[in-house]
Amino acid sequence: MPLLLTLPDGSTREVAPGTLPRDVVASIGPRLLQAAIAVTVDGEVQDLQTPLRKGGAFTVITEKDPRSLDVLRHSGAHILATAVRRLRPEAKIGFGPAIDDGFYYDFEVDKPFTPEDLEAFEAEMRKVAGEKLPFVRAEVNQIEAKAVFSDDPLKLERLADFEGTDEVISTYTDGGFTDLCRGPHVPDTSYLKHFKLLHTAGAYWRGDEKRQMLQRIYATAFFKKDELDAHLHRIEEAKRRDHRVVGRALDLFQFFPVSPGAAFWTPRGTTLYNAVEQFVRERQQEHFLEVKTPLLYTKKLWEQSGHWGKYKENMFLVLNSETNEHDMSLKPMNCPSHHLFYTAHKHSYRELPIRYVTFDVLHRNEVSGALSGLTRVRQFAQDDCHVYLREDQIADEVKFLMDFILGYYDAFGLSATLRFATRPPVRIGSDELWDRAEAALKAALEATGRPYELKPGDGAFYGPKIDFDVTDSIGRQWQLGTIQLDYNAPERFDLEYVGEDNASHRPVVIHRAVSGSFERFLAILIEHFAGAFPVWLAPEQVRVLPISDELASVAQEVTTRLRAAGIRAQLATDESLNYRIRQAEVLKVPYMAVIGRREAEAGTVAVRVRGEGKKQEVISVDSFIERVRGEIASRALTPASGGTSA
RNA sequence: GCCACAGUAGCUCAGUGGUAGAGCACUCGAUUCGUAAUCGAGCGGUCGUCGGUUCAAUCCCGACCUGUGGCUCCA
Repeated sequence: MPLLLTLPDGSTREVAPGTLPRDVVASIGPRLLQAAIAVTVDGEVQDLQTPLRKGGAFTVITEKDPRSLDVLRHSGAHILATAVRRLRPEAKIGFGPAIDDGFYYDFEVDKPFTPEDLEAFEAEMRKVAGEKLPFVRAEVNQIEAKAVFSDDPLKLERLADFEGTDEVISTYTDGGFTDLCRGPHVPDTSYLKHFKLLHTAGAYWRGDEKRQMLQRIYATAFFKKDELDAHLHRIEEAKRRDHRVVGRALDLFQFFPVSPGAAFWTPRGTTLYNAVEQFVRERQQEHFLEVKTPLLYTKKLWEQSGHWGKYKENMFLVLNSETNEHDMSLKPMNCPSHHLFYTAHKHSYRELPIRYVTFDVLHRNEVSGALSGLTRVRQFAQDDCHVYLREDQIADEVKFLMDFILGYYDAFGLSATLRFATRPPVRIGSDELWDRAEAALKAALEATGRPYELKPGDGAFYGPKIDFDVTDSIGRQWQLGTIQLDYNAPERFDLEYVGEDNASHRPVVIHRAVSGSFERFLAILIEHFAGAFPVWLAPEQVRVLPISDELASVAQEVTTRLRAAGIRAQLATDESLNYRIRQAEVLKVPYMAVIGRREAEAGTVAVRVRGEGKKQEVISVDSFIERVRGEIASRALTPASGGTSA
C-alpha cells in the first residue's frame, strides 16, 4: 500500500512506505532540501532520515518555522554529549532534551564539572560541529540496544521501559557517539553554529530525589547569531532588572540571616508595599468584607481542614513546652479562619455570595534550597479571599472574580494567560465531588468566552482551579492569581446556608488570590518596571532641587506644599546640582523639581522627568501639583518607564 | 532536603601561606554651583561562624550558617 502525501499547495505524492523524507523533499527541489531542517507528516515533526510510515499532510520545516529550533537544540544536546564523551569518556549519559530557551544534558560523573570544563566542552563542540558529522539513525531491537548501551546504566534503565511495548527503538550516531534517541535531528553537526554553554546544575536522575544526583549542563542555541546575541542580551537584561539587585540599589528591602526567607521592608519599600495594598483595598471595598484573624492555631483546626495530613511538612509547628508536643502551628493559609467566621452565624441563601478577604501574614516552611529573593519566601502576605456561594452562583461569581483579577493586572500594564488545572494525584474528597467541581468550574470558565490552556493534574489538593499567568515587560511568565473551587471545605467545616425551601444546604467555597503573595508580586513589579515605578507606586515621587543654598527656603516651601498635597516629596540640598540630579536618577525618582532664581521669582519649578534628561518644562508650582496629583489619583502608568537606561 | 558555586569595609569588588586594598557611601573642611558624580582629608574590616593542618591561615582542609544557580518542558 503506497502512502499518500499531501503537499501544502494541495498536490499529492504517492510513495512507498519506508521512503525517506529526504528523498521526497529532494524531489520537490534541491534548494528546498538544502533549507530543510525537518518535515511534518500529519502534523508530527520528524527528521529527514526517519522512514515514512504513514501518509497525510506533508510540510517541510525550515529555519523559519519555530519548531525547527527544537530540532536544532536537541541535536545540540547530542553534540554536547559527543564533546563531553571525547574529553571525559567515563561520563555516563542521562537525558538531553530541548527545553524552552535551549537545551541541557545530564551526565553521571565522579567529579562534577567546573567552569573550565564547560569552556573545554564548548570548544570541543565547535570542533564536532566543524567536522560536519552526519546524524545517522538506526532502528534496533532490545537485544541490540542493550549491547550498544551496555556501559550506560541510565540508558539501560530507560530502555527497560520499552520492554514488552511495540515502541520503535532508535539510536542516533554522530561520529563516535551513539545515543538512544527518538529524534528528530538535523542532518549533520554543522547545523549547530550559534550556541553557548550557560551553567551547570545538579539534577536528580529522573527528577526523583531518592535517585542519584547527575550533573546537568544548560546551554542554548539558535540558527542566527543575532538571535543568540538577543537571547544573551535578554539574560543580561533580566539580571539588570533582578529585584534583588534593584531592591538593594533602590533601598526597598533586605534579608538578614537571622530570619531566612522573610523580608525586612525598608521605609521606601514599605511605602511601595502599602501603595499596592491600598490599591487592592480600594478595589475590594465595595464587594468584599475585610477581616483580621490570628496567626497561631491549635492542631485541631488543621486536622479539621486537612492541612495536618496533607500540608504538615510545610507548616511551622509550635512546641508546647509543658507537654513537649507540637500542638499549634502558624497559619500557612487563611481558609480555615475564614470558614470559622462563616460558621459563626446562620446564613440565608439571600446573603450569598459572602466574600471574606485578609491581608494577614502567612508562614510556610519552604525547604532551604527553594528560597530565592522575594519570589520564594517563608513569610508573606496574600490578598486572600474566600467566597461562600450557592452552586447556582458559580458561573456569575467566576466571571466577577475574573474581571476583578484581570482589571487589577491591567492597572500595572501586565497581561494574563488563563490556565485550568484539574485534580492532582494527591487529594482529598471523593471522585464524584471532583467531577462536579471540575465540571462547574469549566462551565464557568467557558461561559466567560476567554481562551484558556489546560493543566491536567495541577489542581489544589482540595479542588480544581483557574490560574492566572502574567507576562511581564520582558516576556517572562509568572503564576499569580488563582480561582480555586472547593467542595471539600464545606463538608469538613460543615458549612451551611438556609435555602428558599427553608432547608439546610451546602455552600461552595471559592479561594481567590490576585497578587499571589505580595512579596512575590512586588518582586515582579520591581522587575517589570526595572525599578522605574509609575508615580503612584514610586516610594519618592518628587525630589526638589534648589540650584543654590540661597534658594533653600523657597525649595523647602515648595516641598512642604507638595507634601501637603499628598505627594511624597523630598528636598535635596547637599553637594552639587549635578550630583543631586544623578542621585535622583539612580533612585529612579519620577520627577525632579528644579528651582533656580528664575523659578523662585516666578513661582514655578523646572520639571525634569526621570530618564528624559534635559527635556525639562517650566510650570507653576500649582499646575505641577495638579499634574502629579492627577497621575497619582488615576494611577497612571507615567512617567513612562525610562527603565531601559543603564 | 540534595548537587555545584559563592561569602573580604554599609555597597560593588581587587588581593596574598607571613594578620589586607580600591571606588562609592559615611564624617569633617573648602566650594554655592542651571540639569547624571566639585576638590581634599578622615573614619571604617577578628577577611561568614566554629574547628583542624601549619612556626604562621583571610588564603589549605572539614563542619555549620547564609546566599546564588538548579533538581524529567520523559530516550
